[in-house]
Amino acid sequence: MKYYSQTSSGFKVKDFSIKHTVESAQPLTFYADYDLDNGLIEYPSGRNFVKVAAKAKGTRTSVMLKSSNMAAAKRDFAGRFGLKDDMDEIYSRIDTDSFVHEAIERYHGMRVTVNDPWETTLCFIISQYNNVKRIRLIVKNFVKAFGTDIYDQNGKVIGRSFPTSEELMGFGESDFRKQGAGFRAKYIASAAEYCTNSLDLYKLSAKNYDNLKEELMEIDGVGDKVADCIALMGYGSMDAFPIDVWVKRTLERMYFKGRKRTIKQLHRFAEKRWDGYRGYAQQYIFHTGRNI
DNA sequence: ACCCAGGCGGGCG
DNA sequence: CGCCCGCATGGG
Repeated sequence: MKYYSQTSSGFKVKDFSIKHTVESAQPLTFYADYDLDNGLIEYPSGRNFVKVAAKAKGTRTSVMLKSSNMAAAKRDFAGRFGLKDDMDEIYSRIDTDSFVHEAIERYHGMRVTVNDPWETTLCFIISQYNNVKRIRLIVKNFVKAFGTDIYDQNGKVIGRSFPTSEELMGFGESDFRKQGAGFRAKYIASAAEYCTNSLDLYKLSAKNYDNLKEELMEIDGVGDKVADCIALMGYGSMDAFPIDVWVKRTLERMYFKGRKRTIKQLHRFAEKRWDGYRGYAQQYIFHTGRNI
């Protein structure tokens, strides 16, 4: 085992709020082991572990990273938190009405995160018919039970990896139930096998949204909504517009006078209205809807 | 106690 | 295609 010493590196980002981003419940991987009030977050990235200390100053955030592999940590952080996204452009494109406008002001700097595809798949299989608090708890349990330790240069444990699909194949449905997965345990067992032996998630691309979604829906436990979540938060496909109970309710309330609409009708509505950056629109709607 | 949560698969008409 | 059901579990 080769150990690397941890180094630190700092930088500033415009129009970036790590607080809104993490609180918006999209990187479910931040399994509650963070201290957001003090801007402290830490998470595994493969076999690397990234510690983040962030300070907000107006619409700017200064970020300090600490990791054993700084190059990988910077790459991962920038990728995960959508730091390349042109927020001026995005805001101007999704700012179609007063509701979205206020959401943008309220959660200024919230990014759409792009996480590891398998990690996203597992998190959102767990998310179905569940609430955010419990999802994070179950994900945390999975990391603790099925992940592996990550060490610093002195052999001291600094964190734990997110379990790969292959690693999960060493366990079964009953093990997943013990970690709180409930009826989703059978989906997880099936998905772990499928994503290890039949579908290489790392060869899929966000370029063709329809094809990506079709492939993802072949996974047991992944339907229309979860596939959209994976497409958006695992691949960064801005064509995806996941409609969960919150988004559905909020759209009906804000755009249809509270009248019920089908998921299909809402998809059609969003497709035209926020074409190009649907994923971003969805995240602002979701986060606002949960906090009205 | 009752209701709900970032839904899905399966069965039915 | 649409509709309806069961599903595990913990928190409000």
